[in-house]
Amino acid sequence: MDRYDAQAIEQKWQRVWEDARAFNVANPEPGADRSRKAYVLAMLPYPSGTLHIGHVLVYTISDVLARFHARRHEYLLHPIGFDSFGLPAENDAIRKGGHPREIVEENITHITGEMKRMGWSFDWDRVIAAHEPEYYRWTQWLFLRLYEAGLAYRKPAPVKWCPKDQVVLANEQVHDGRCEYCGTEVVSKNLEQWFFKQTAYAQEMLDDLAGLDWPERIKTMQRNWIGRSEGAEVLFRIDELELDVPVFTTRPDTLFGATFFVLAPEHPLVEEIIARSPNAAELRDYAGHAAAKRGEERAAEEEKTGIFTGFHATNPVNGERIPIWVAEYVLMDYGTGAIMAVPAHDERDREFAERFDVPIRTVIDDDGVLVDSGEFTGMPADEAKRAIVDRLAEDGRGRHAISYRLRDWGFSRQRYWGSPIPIVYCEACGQVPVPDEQLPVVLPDLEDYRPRGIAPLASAEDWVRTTCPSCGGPGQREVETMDTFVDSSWYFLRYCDPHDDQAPFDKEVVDWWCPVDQYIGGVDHTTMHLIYARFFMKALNDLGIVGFREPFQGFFPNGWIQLGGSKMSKSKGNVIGPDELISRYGADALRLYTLFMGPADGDMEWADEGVEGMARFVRRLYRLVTEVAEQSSRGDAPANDLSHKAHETIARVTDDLGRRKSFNTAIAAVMELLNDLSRAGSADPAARFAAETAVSLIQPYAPHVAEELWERLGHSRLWEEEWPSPDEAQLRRATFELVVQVNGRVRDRLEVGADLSEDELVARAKASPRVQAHIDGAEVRQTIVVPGKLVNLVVG
RNA sequence: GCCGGGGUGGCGAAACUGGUCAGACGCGCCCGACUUAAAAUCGGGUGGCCCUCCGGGCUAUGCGGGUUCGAAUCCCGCCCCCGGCACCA
Repeated sequence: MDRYDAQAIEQKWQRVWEDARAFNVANPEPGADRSRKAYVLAMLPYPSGTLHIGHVLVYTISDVLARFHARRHEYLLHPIGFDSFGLPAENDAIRKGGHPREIVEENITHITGEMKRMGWSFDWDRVIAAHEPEYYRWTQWLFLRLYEAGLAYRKPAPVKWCPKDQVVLANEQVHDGRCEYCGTEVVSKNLEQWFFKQTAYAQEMLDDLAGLDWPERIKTMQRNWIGRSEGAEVLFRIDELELDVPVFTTRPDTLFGATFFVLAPEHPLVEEIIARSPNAAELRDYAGHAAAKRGEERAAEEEKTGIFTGFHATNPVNGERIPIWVAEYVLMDYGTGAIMAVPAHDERDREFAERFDVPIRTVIDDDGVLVDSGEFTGMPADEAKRAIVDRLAEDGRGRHAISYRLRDWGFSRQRYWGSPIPIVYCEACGQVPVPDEQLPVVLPDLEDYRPRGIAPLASAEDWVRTTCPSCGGPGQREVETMDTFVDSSWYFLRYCDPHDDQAPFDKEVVDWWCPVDQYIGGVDHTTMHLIYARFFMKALNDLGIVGFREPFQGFFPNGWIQLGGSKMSKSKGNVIGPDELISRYGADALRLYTLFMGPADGDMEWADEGVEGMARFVRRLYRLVTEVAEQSSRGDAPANDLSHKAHETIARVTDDLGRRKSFNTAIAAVMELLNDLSRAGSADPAARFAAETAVSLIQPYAPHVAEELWERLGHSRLWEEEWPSPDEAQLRRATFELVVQVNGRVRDRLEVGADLSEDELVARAKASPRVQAHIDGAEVRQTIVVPGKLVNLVVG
């Protein structure tokens, strides 16, 4: 018998698949049955550098599911592409020195090779890259549709700025006050920026989570991020300014306890108050300093700070005039930037009131009933919430309101490597969209593209200078570029129709394939990409561009592979790449190991011995199956223990891959079958069937060796072979092991016929000498029978 | 603080709706075979404690209680870990 040679086998089958176009799928004929499609997708990689073991996990998951579905469906879409615009790619280019396009394209070539060596079954005819004009032309086109609909707009706003990357970041790209890409602490800047109006869909994004097959923890993360609070908006009158100022509160039932009023330092009214205030200098000093601080600094303040303005606001429920303060604990970007303060029933207000000696008035007693609250006194708090707002609404002083934590998505970037925003500024016409027929607005080549605080494209004067599409006069192009999350908000649509040069895609084709049935990717994108793409689909659906409102029906978050207890990252230098592992153990063993380590949605610790174990399993499979292929005779397998085991394994693996997405236990099931085959030996009449079953079931994980062994077993093209189904008759056994318990403790196990009645089972149980010893003549008070499993005798 | 997930051998883990002595499968370790030897490979063993040791007993799923004929699984209280949100009004 020959020795297992991973390299030779893997190269051989990769060539066969490519020649046979095994993984290329044509778009369906119009009217094709949608129940026969599966769209399996893993998040596309940033082509910055090479693949690491984390990528191996994600794409192996998607490949196992894709290969499994391919053998159960007529149409399977399993594409791949590159998120080649944006900071990760550009930073890699800066590090290596060279133009981002060259670096990115080198990386793509390299990564493509690695992906093919892993044996992943991508449809390479559909590959896309965000930086190619054929792609970003349509990103720009989609931007224009959103712009026309008022869903993309430009406004001055305080934004998060990363001083190292010299770029604006979306709220979603700031974690713990640090830059998503480089970890530098961000600062706040006031800038004119482009936004997508994703807040318009906040409620719907919340509601539609219910219909998605996503893990609960992912839904929770999105719910937290969207952050809905129910309450009321209440108008407070400021007589000195002749103005009504709205506040948001979740506790309208405590309105009678409001003893002061607070404006955020950035609140626009603060300027007006300063203008009319005798202590203007002091106020300006406080507000200026507070507003300049980062949110985290403000939150970290040991003691509450604030300053009295000298102005007063009138509480609409009782006409009381309460002092207006400016305090940094009130934030401009939540609610209305102004609050009514109820120190008796809010911890923060209480802290402030105690520090500055403001009165504290209790308006709800320990039983949750209103006190000292005018006509509402005696009413339970939850009832009063509604009643007070209803009453205010009658007077036009308030209304029920809902506030969200979600902000609009700031998507313009002061960097070079991204899609230009197709807008021209004209002195006469203002902001003018570039007409569709002039797309794409091509990103010009720049000698020095490095970040410098202002958009590098501003230095491409010839490119910036243009004519206004509206009046033909002189115009200037928008010099900021789009966040690469814009590119990735619709890429899965382009895969459906990747070569269309008339439109971003054919609507009918996209509506046939989409939504993505099974999406796979990192949890870290839960409050970024997964929010953005959902917003995009809802907006595009409202514009009639797509026929559905959710992009990803199923989502499987892959875990992280750690090395030495910490998450792999380039900066820690604990990155393992696939190439070396492939040449040492083979792609099949590597694929098996990444999924066998543990549940694929949890974190895992990498261990070299583990891959060796998998390599051992592959060799064992190869040896045993080859032996069977050479020695055992063909023909129908009889029903015996080994064939039963094979059918059970089919049922288990099918359920593990289909319903449970439990990749590690499916491998364990095949190992068990192989162990049984080894024990039974190749002379067992069911040996050939068991060997074929093992090979067929392991194929999604270890496609190369499976294909090779399938051929040795006298067949061809396992990838086209229909996924096996268990024979129901063989899943039922003639006998089973009856567990006999006395008082819930197992005392004996008996091999009994599966057709015995409950009474007969009890009789058998009682007859057992071991059981008798434990009953010891006592009376059996109760008998519990679980058919097919156990008998429990309760005595004494 | 609020929300979500979790805690099982030396290690990664299994046990899916409460039901076959909990620990499948693998790693590691131990013993044996092959070998001059080692590696590789193959076979066997492997939660803990104990006994009268070809057998058997007790104990064991973070801790304490409860429900049940029966609990890793359900309920109550506590401890710890991970993740999200957080001066969010």
